[in-house]
Amino acid sequence: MPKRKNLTSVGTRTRRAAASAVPSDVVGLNREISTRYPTLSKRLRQIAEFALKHPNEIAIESIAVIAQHAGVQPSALIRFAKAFGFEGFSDLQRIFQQRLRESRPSYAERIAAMREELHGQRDHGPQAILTRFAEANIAALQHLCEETKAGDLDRAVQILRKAETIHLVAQRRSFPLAAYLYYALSKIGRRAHLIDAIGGMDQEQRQLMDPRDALVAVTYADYTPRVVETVTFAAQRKVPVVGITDQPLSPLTAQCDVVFYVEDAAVHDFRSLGASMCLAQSLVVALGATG
Amino acid sequence: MPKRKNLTSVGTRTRRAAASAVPSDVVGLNREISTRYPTLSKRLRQIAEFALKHPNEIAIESIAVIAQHAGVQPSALIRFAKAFGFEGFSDLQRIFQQRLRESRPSYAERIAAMREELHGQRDHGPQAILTRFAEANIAALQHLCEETKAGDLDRAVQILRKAETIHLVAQRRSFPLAAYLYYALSKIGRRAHLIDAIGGMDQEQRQLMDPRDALVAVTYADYTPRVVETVTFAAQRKVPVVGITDQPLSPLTAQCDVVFYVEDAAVHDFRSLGASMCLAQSLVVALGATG
DNA sequence: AAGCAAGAGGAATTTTTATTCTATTTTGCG
DNA sequence: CGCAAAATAGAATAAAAATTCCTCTTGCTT
Repeated sequence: MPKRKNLTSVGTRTRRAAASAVPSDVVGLNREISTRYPTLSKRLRQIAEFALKHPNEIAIESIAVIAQHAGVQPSALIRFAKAFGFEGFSDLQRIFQQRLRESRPSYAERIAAMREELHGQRDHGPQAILTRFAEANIAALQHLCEETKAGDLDRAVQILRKAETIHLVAQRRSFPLAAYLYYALSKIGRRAHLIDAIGGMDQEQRQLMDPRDALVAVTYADYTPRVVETVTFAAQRKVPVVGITDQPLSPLTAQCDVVFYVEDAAVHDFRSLGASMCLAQSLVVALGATG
Repeated sequence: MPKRKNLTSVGTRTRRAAASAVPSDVVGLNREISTRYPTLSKRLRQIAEFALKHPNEIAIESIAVIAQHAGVQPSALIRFAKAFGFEGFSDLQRIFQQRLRESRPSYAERIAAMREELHGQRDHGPQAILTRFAEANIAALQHLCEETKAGDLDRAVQILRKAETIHLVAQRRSFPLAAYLYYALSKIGRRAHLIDAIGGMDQEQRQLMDPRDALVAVTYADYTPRVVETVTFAAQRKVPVVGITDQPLSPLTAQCDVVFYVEDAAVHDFRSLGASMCLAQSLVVALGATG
């Protein structure tokens, strides 16, 4: 093989090598793949995607197995490797293998190490903070599932389904939720109206609410007055209100037709929006699926 | 090979199988190796030590390379494998490979596994949707923790710490993230500027960026042009950029000083923002804690 | 629309790799 | 100390895998 291979492949290699060096680690290779992705042919793109998504598979399996999994011919994989300046697929594969050889700890060991790190509490590095937030969010999501009653969800969806326009109000920390709801509701074809108080015009924006509409209001301690006022205004006008807040003593409790209590994750006094987002999204998708 | 191998190896296998089952994972295999170590012959002990010490090598390399590294003959490795009840060395190798493949289960596979789990309830009601979203979000958060590199987080925090003003850009689905960052950064006392494109004035808003500042940009497929343009503009002006996007093929990859790849949870084509939010929040808190 | 170049598929070929076999050495035991 | 049984090394062989090469397709240009 060496004799013939050299004869045929040298041309290809040289052409590539002139453009840039052959990557020698996965990071560099991934960058190279990403960069050149737009210039690749259809089949090679398919392989590029697969490689970025399943690096382990590339490292471990044989060319035939990878080809089958990626839905391409074995020869296509070799063309791919050569396109990136390698002698053959095996050369490219070595790059991926190297990554695995270096990555010692197994998944379980890694998680254990993370907890170790966290329980020391001494580490305040970004990675530790991220892990902590993630864990807190996971707990919050589980809590959300357990606490949220199916009946409340059904009623909320029903209110939203009947609404001609869905008005949205949330301020400060919760504002991202209203923004997300606005986007998502519009995407499923519902008329949404974001009371964003832009230019201080929330009083005017409120006026657009009609009993045939609905309002979704989100507010957490310490209950932005503007939002509470909007809810009160809606309730007086007989506009159905779906509330999302943090606890039963919230001023929303009394005035809403349906209220959800969400305990979002908190670290260092910073409350997350993960669980709230999850609830909001579920409402929209449920609405989209049924109505 | 099959004909002869069966004839000769069956005896060996049977003998072993009677004592205990052939291990099917690395943990079990390691235990078995440790247990039987004292009863092994000299050369097989040598291999046992090597296997316990370099599992990755066993998984990846060819029999010849391993033999050389361990200082034994290739055939000794095969005898070793057979001594533990395997058909040949390749069988044993598969066990070690499995560990590497599973060490980082890909995000997609995990989601698939969850769907399996949830398929008990073919319910499409809001409650089922909520559960599904929550599960998907949990998986996304786990994935986030695993894939995010400490170095990237450190560098991102450093960039933000040095910045006089932190500019924020995100549109459409990602906009809630920018809104959240604006709130959170302001709360920890950092000067933040939200490029919200209000009144179509994003071109003017961009002009405020200075090399002493920093830009945080968020965009997911299909990569809102306005956001990408803003990033390009910032890169040209030498403004440090921290990017949050969904995959290496994103147009952000090339132009950012640090990029995070977040695979948010998705159900019914609706992508969540839970993982992205978690990352954003972690960055802010890390920034608040250190700088 | 026709011809051409680049790309893709798949069988054929070569190389690499795993496994077996046998001659030789080592080890344990009487 | 010598004999038998087990273990080992290394060449020989068989299997599997990677790679090449030729044909057919696709997309693009003139």
